[in-house]
Amino acid sequence: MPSYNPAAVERRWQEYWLANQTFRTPDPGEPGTAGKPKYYVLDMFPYPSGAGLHVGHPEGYTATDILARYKRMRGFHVLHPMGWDAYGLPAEQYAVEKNVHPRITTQQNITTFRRQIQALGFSYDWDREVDTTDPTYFRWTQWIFLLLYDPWYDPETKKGRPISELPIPPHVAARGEAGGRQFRDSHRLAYQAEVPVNWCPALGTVLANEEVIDGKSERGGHPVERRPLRQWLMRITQYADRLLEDLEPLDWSESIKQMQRNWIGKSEGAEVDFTLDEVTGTPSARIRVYTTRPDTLFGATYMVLSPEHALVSQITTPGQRAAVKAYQDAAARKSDFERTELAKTKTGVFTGAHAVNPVNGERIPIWIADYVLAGYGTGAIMAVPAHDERDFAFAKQFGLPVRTVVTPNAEWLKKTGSTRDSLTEAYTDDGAAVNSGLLDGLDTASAKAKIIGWLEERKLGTRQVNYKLRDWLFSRQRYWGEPFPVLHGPDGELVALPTTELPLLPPDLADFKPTGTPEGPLSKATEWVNVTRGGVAYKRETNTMPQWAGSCWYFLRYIDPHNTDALAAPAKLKHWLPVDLYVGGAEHAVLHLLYSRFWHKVLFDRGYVPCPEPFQRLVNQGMILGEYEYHVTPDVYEANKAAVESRGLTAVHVPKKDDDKESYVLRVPGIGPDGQPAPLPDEMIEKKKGKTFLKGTEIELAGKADKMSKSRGNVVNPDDIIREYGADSLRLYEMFMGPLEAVKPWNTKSVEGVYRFLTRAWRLVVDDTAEELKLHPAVTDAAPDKDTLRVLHRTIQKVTEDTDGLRFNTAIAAMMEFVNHATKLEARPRAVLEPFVLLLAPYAPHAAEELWRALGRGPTLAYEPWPAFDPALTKADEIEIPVQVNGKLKARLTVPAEVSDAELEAAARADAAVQAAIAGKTVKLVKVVPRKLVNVVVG
RNA sequence: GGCCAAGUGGCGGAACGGCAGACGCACUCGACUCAAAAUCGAGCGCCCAAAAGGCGUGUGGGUUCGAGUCCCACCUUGGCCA
Repeated sequence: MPSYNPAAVERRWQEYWLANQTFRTPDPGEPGTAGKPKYYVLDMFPYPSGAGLHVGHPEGYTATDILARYKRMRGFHVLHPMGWDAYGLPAEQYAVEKNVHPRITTQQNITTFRRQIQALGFSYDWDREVDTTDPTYFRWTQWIFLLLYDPWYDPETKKGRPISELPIPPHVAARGEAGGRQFRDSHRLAYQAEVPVNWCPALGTVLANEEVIDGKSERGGHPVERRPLRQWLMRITQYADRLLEDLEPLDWSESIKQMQRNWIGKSEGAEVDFTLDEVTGTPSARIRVYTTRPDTLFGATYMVLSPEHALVSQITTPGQRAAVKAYQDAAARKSDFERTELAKTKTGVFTGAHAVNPVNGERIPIWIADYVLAGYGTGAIMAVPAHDERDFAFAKQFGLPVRTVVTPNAEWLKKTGSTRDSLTEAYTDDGAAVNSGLLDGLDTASAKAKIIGWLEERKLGTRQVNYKLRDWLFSRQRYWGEPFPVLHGPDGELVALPTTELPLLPPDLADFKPTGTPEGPLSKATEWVNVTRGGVAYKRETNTMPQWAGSCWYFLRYIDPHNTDALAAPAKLKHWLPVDLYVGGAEHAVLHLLYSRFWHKVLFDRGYVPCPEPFQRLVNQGMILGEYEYHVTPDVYEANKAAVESRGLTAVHVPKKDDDKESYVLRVPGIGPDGQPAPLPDEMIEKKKGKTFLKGTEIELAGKADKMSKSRGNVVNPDDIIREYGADSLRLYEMFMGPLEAVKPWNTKSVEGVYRFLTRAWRLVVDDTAEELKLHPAVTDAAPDKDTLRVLHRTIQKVTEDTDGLRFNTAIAAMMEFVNHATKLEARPRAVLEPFVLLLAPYAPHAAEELWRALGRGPTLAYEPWPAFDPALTKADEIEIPVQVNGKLKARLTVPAEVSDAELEAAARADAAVQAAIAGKTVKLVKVVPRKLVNVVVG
């Protein structure tokens, strides 16, 4: 093997690692684990799509692999697994279109993903691979569902407890068995309810709020409408406080924590009861509202109910009935997004009824309007137009009164052109209360506290904490998901399947098409659906679980993937949990992590896992954008077609998408890897007056890096990069691009840079003129010189510290500097080459293994001890000290490393350049930073 | 609109409050070669013919002996939420 040949080297070592089970993780207690600290390093497992791996996947995987390999060398007992999040819509959509069973496409996709991931040389323990669609896996997903179905949330102990421990109040018990059952069912963490859901006719399914973006389905962009349907929900809201509090000590980035906090959206306010005006004839009725600004109660000039509110039909006066009905029908057809976001002008209808404001007895009109949503708060609001933007807009639209009850500050009044009693817009900040009776003069916080006390004394309202987080809609009308392990009885009673009947396999359907009704495809399998037990006819649940279900707990299964008695053995869970490092894309920053944490807490409450939080440290890798490319606008392109073609360029049309305008990308055909078209090279670009042009023309270009997408034609396939440069180069490049968490554009040319580095490292050790793998003749057993030893120890220090801190880009830069130094040496001491190869190993494992072999070591370096550095050896004998005069650099002094402050000052004052700079001025201060810098301050 | 990041050469990016631009890409020149590629060596922020010098980390202010780094305001971009 004369010169560096990544294809051969990588094949050899991938085969070696698999054949020798180099990365098999022994269970705790097995030989070799005693006394080793554990380290669980986890990737967010991929959805194996038909498109195969893209270069974004290996970014996170390489980061975790480097850490896994590094920790092994540092003597840790490392768990580093991989698996497949394989249930989900795309496979089923494909099945519907091509009539191929999703199991088949899913398995094909998994095979492709596994091959691609293995080609990158990741040190996963493949014996622990999991697949969420495997019955031996989803058996336990169903088992956990039953565990979530069972408990109720006890607010006293703040825990999910067995339903058998739920106290049944006497008045419920009096209603007999059925009453008790209903009461219990209404307290379970997993429950059924009739809720307005996002029904997507095109997909034939209900979607979770988070799967609906701007009123359209996240997958496919189909329109979504609201419909009330029987659904499964998870009472995640009961865990909101714990999900919030337990976030604090986690080693996650502040921004991700903040996103979770925002999503949970805890707000403190009050529930206040408004009585209905007796004129409407229903004197006992009350309308309960939730408000975060009870201090503005005196400013409530009208009320608004959501069109779906239960009281609407009761209170509407005969004269308004027709208008109200028409409005309700129209609102039902709109999505929440259309109702709250798109609506530029507010709409609404007066019900004819009035309510009484409890704080001042004022009679105010009750309206319905679609900007109030049934699912938020109580579905009714008190409207304070002076201090709420939407209420203000509504009041202006319908000529309702606006009453200021919080004094705006003078600056705001000036800026908006308002006066205290005539606002041009809503004032939403804090301020002194006014026009508010007992609250007048109080600041906002005091006013809130006082009015809540006042309301509570009179039983008119209560302090109330509210969450933006909704209960989690947990059912889908699809085929390709886990079936619910429950039976519906003839009287609507629900029976959980005994765990001995798990896994409940889905029926083997030939027709996957959605029924187009809320009945999922499973309803077509009548033999499967209808079950007789003890002479009673039951029906199976025809909804399936959402894709989140399998991914909520997969990291637990890796710990004990073949266990048939439990989801994992308690002792093993205790050993490995929590996950020490979890790396994945920011797109999962909220939902996957929130759902997963929720399930984990339920499991924790019931004693199945040893810790309340699953992921101790979380890092989101930044997205890799496509290559920086040059676009022209359509009209420029049309006008200059000939000039573009005469230069042999291709122009690829990019349609308008989201905020990006339509454009054409210019590329040069045939010069990229694998003969792909490549972006314009610099020599074809010209800058004039700050604008960019195609050289020698007036064709203006806009340069930018976009997200990789098929439609833009800028997707980089890792297979191509591996074929051209090898997996080690791909790994190194992805880590060298910049900080792991940063968004960064791809640049294929730069891959060559790291490839050259590997080639140089190779030639440092290997005689590339020889036929066989042979040491370079310059490699010597002689001791390294002092300089080289210092470079080595500095490199060890830098690579060690940067690897620990996930600063892989600078660690690689340090290794490059080492190679640049070592290449210049006439004789290359083995004593520095060997530690260097070990430093390289986590980053470019195939090349490092082969170099280790060339050095006559072996059989593998995967468990060789990580090199240690000697701080004394990292120091130089002489150092260079900058000297500033008034903060400006004037001279550099070369002095002994152990120089004293006095010596430094004397040397600085003696320097000719310094003398010239301070000539004729008074030295006011000489600041000496020991062994670092001198600053002479003159006046 | 709110919250959170981030703005540094032609490009990706370095830089415990202490020499801005490490490392890499691109580019230029040179060596090797019949030639090219590869490789090796040198140069490479901007202004000035060069040196000397000056100017430089989005903009404006502030703190400090000293600010890319800390504080305030603003502008721009990205993300999340509304």
